[in-house]
Amino acid sequence: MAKSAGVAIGYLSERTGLAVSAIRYYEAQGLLEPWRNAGGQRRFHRADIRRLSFIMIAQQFGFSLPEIRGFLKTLPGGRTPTPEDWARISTSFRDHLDSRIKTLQKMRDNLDGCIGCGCLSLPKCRLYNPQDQAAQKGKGPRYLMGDSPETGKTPEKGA
Amino acid sequence: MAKSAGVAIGYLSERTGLAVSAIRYYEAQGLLEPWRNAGGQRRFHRADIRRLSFIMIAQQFGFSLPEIRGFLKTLPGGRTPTPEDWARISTSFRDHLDSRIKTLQKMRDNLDGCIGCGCLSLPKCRLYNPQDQAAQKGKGPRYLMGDSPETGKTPEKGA
DNA sequence: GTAATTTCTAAACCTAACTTTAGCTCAAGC
DNA sequence: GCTTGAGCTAAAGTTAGGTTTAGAAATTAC
Repeated sequence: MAKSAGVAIGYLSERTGLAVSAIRYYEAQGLLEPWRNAGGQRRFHRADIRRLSFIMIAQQFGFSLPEIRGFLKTLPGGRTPTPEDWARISTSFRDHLDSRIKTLQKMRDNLDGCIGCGCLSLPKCRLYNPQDQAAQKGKGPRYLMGDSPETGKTPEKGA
Repeated sequence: MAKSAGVAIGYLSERTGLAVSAIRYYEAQGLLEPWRNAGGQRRFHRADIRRLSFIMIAQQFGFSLPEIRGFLKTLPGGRTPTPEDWARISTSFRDHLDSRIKTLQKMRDNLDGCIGCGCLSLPKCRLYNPQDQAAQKGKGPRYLMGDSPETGKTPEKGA
C-alpha cells in the first residue's frame, strides 16, 4: 500500500515547475484524473509527475492539449511509460516534426529562388503557397498580389 | 492623376482574399494608412494590394504583426517593393527560417537518440531542452520528471 | 489552539489575430 | 428618389493555454 495517500498539487508543481493553475487546467482538459481526499483536495499519483513531464515534452513538439490527451489514452493510466510505449509515441512525434521541417525547408527554397526577384505576384511568386499552410495555422483560401486563382475571376468570400 | 480616387476596402478584400475586418484590423495595428473620402469611407492605394500580400507572406514566415510593421517601415510607403527592398528583407526571413529549422532538427536528433529509451527523466533525458524554447513560445523555467536543476533543491516558483 | 500556508471553486482576465454584431450612414443602381 | 449593398464604429466574442482574483475551507506548523 505504498500509494494510498497520494501527493498534493503543490508537490507536483514543485517537481515539474508547472504552475498549480496549469495542473488544474490540465485536469479540466482531461489530461489527469486525480481523486479527492476527505477534505476535498486533489490527490495525485507520484507517477503523474511523469505524466506532466510527458505533456510538457509533447507541447515542445507542437502538439495541442487534445492531441496530447490522445497520446495519454494509449498509455496505461497511473504508470510510467515503458520504453515500448515511448517508442510507439515517438513515431508520431517524428512524423509531426518531419512534416514541419519539410514545410520550412520548402519555404526556404522558395525564398532562395525569389531573393532579389521582387515580383511578389501570385501565382508567379512561389513565396506564398497556400498548399503549405501547415507551416502556420492558416484559415481560409487567400490569394495574393491581386491574382485570383482563376484568371479574371474574383475569389468568393462568402461563408 | 491616375490615383486620386483610390480604391475601397471591399476591392482590396476581393483582390487579396482577406476579410474586410482583417484589413481594418491591420490598419488599427498601423500596417496600413488609408485616407478618407468625403463620406468618411476608407480609400486605399492600389499598391496596398501588394502591401497586404507582403503581410500575408511575412505571416507565413512566422512574423508577428508588430514585426511586420517594422518591415513595412523600411519600405517606402505606397509603392511596390523593389527587388532591392525585397532582397534586404528576405535576409531577415531567412535568418528566422534557419533558426526555426535548426531548432526542429535538434529536436529530431534528440528524439532519435531517445527512441525506445523511455527514461523521460531530466536532466538525463534530452527530449526536453529548455535552451531550445525558441521552438515554441515557452514561458518560464520548467523542470521535468521530478528533477530540479540543482540536485535536491526544489525550483522556486515565486514571482 | 491558533496562525500561516495550501488548496478549493468560479469567474474574470490575458495575448494574438481576428470575426461578429448592432445600429447607423454612405454610395450606387434603376 | 428609393432601395439595396457596402462601409462605418465600438464593443463583444473567439481559440488556446493558461493566470489572476476573491473569498472560503482545509491543512500544516508551532
